[in-house]
Amino acid sequence: MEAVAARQTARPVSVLPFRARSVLRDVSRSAPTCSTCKLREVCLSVGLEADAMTDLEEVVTPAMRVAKGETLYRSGGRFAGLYAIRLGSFKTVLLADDGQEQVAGYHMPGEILGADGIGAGLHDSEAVALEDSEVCAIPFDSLQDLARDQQAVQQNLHRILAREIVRERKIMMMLGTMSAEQRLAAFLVDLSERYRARGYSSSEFVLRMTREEIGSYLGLKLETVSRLLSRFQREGLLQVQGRVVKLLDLITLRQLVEH
Amino acid sequence: MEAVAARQTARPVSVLPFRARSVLRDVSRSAPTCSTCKLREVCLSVGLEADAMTDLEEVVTPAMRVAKGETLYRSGGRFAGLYAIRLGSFKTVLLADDGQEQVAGYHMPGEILGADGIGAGLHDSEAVALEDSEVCAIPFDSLQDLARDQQAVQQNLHRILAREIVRERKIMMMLGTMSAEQRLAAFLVDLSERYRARGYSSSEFVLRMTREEIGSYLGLKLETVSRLLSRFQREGLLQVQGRVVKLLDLITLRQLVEH
DNA sequence: CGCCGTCTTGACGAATCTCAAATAAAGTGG
DNA sequence: CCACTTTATTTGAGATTCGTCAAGACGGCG
Repeated sequence: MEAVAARQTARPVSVLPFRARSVLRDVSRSAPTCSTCKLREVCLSVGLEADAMTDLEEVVTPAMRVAKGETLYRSGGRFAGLYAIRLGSFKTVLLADDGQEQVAGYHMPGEILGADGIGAGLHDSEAVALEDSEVCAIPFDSLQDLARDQQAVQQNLHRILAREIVRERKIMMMLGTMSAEQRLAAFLVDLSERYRARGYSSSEFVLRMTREEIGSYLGLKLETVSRLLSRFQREGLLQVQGRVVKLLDLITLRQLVEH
Repeated sequence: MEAVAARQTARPVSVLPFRARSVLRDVSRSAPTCSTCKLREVCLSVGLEADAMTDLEEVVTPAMRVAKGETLYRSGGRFAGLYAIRLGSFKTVLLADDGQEQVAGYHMPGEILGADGIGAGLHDSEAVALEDSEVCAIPFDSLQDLARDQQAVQQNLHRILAREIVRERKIMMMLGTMSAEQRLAAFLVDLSERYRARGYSSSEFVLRMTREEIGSYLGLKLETVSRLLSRFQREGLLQVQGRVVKLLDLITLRQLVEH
């Protein structure tokens, strides 16, 4: 529901950043480029020498704002390039022919979106901002050129694509083998670790998505998600207050995931 | 069960093809190289100019046999390169920490295996031959070098990685949103289309895997798979005789998948 | 303050799993 | 090639998990 509503009201941003950047507010003054970006240890720019970094900066557009609910690209839309999240968070959503939707992932700063379009030249998912966010856009043609010049860029690109493959496999495993309880625990532990890796609290954070969206990602109904959160709370594993969660017993949560 | 047994008895081939090829029988005499390979329209070599093709041939090892039940690489094993399937079929299997297994895919001639290792330098899945098969091995370092020289190779490599991402998303969608009936129908339709794309019958083929393996791939128990096959047969959608299936009503099967 | 989207909780039902047993098929050693 | 063993498949009955439907509470926003 929420997703559908967002899609209808959101102004389509789509591939525009590459051609008509004015649609998005350019915040380059307040947005340093790759070499000074706080995320350079996570992003496409990991481990680049100074010269490669300079080349990369010429290719990457400055940071652009994406308002909550806006889409970065749509399913079926032309693929132009990748997006690096600088700030905020996104969900990626798969759309089946019959209109069925499924959340394919939740994405945080430093992560790269849009790789699904490389194969066919069209995106097969859409990316929607879950809060006001900022991204850098990376035209893929230029990136490929750069990857041929700079081995380090090539490696980073390959790593990013391969990591996405591995990430999705973990989800497949979750959907294919885990109970509802395990899936929710895995989801919370995963968020916790990703927040920690970014220097945020690993035990207390805000869920940027609805129960329905969590359910969509986990292959569950929103009522099931809600019931499980209540139960985890009753069992002392966590505290929930709307979208604010406080993980009280990460050890047990982790054990739940194991078997 | 079956998978476990196979893993215990199979001779580990692992990354050996790159260093000690003698472990696998070299069948290069009977195995032509890329330019004359029947699969050059599907494989890494699509659309290459003559010179790029020659370069690629120098990098790719000649075809090697993999006996039924043998593994091409293991979870946690060192990543050395990609494998192109020339003949036969493979399953890829994910292994969780607690020993849980899940089949991540079934693979046919022309498909490329092993990309999951690029990110971490270690494979996160294993590939097992479902019948006597033949693969070409492609050392990844050389491939990366070649991709920097030859834009067409670079594009093919990116396409392969991106296609794997899209393939896995389809599976996520299947596991997350479909009923058991729909999953099995989707599985059969998918096999059918892939056989057709390779010039084989799209309506009659042999399942190379057990019911349990099918169930593992679909997130179902083997009994459920068996029951559904029986039901589809009762309803006239197909005929099953052990592992031989004959699809009688692809139209209805496709409709089942839709909703 | 009141509305609308979101969340919680309960009761019930359906889909799928579990356990069990019988049958069929495949592999093995003589 | 046969007899024997093992593995794979089918089918049934009952249990369990999760989904469905429904009602009410909560909470943010105009």
